[in-house]
Amino acid sequence: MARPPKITRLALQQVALALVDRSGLEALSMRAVAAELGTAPMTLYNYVSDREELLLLVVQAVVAEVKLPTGPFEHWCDEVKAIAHASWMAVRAHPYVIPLILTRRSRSPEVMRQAETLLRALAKSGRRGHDLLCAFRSVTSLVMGLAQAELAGPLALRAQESADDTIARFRSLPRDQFPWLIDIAGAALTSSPESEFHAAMDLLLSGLSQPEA
Amino acid sequence: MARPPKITRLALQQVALALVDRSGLEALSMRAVAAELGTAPMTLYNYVSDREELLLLVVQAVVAEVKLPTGPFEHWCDEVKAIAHASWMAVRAHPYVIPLILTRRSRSPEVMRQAETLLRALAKSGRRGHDLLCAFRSVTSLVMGLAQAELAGPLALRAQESADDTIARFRSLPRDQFPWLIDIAGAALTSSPESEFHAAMDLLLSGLSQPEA
DNA sequence: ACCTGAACACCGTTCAAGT
DNA sequence: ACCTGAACACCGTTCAAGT
Repeated sequence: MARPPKITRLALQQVALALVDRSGLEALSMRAVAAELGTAPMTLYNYVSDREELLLLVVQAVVAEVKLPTGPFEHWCDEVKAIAHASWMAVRAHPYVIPLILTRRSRSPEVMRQAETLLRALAKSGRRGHDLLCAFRSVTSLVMGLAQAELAGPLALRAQESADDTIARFRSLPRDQFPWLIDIAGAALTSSPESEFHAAMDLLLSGLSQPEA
Repeated sequence: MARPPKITRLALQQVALALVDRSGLEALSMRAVAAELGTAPMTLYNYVSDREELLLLVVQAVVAEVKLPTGPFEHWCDEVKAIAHASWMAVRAHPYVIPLILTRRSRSPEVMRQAETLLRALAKSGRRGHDLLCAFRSVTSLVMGLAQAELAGPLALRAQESADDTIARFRSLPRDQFPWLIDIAGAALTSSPESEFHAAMDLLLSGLSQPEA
């Protein structure tokens, strides 16, 4: 007498992601997910061999949310930037998952499709082999670094203080020791992650579109 | 009758870092560190208020290992690159700590000193305010992103396979679907983290030394 | 094929007690 | 001031048993 499965792998994935988004990484336990699904903890092991596999499911859920741009684009630079922006946005939408994404991104088939898309755009610059590899590494590292910096900075993992409080704290540093830190803390008041992403990306793209090293 | 303290905060810090370097992040528990020090678990709470504070100690130990370059430098670009390289090297020397560093770097006084040093070098480009902030974010994000990519890629968190195995797996992908992925996987065979760091950094620095956007 | 409870070996941390 | 053991509320996971 085969019973219909009580849950599905997809439900597992969605519940786990929702749990992390709501309560942070530390809240993501096998037992908590099981409770959320109304089953016994051990039931999950019918769908997932490990806690590690559950984490992978969460990462893949975020990766799947990347909406690759459709184009067409005038210059390959615009395409690279659009792809980078799409990844950045998806990752940023799930700040608590970022540490998981950074360490497990590569073990996902969908991320390989996205990588190939980015590489195709970068290859339009004429790069091949090692140069293409380095261009690829630069773009992906910058995107992930920016996403991470946003999480680690004002937001932090469990900071009590607001972003404005953090900036205020920086600005009240001894002026003779930290003049430039105080300068950018002031600039941060009227800045936004979006504007910083574009500025950083444009700096790199400017280097990428230079003819030679 | 005041007894001499059985351990010190410094010993705690060193033992914790050594433990993570040896056995990974998951092995870093209050109980394991206490055992390593030959004391009861609760003893640690005389030196640290929290597990979180222990993690912070580990991060600060790595941050303290950054050897800022002394100069002098011909161009500010060289100085920026040398500072970035110093951070990258220190972080890379402790791969298991990277997730901790990424999320807790900002809560360390020493890192502010290092940030100010980088900012001073970047300011020699003439940038101020928002432009300086974005230049700073670009460099630090790229450095941390590159360090993370190295950990997450071939090495992975607990990958069974070697870096060469990973590259071999990439190269045996369907050639019609992943031509560029296969191309850079081939290039990765003769590449090194060091050469990729320099190439990526040079791309960004090339953009940073452009006169205008 | 899928679900479950009991049990085991771990956690971080509180508390009350020791010196 | 510093150390400690017992206890509590959690973990992931194995195993044996149920349907």
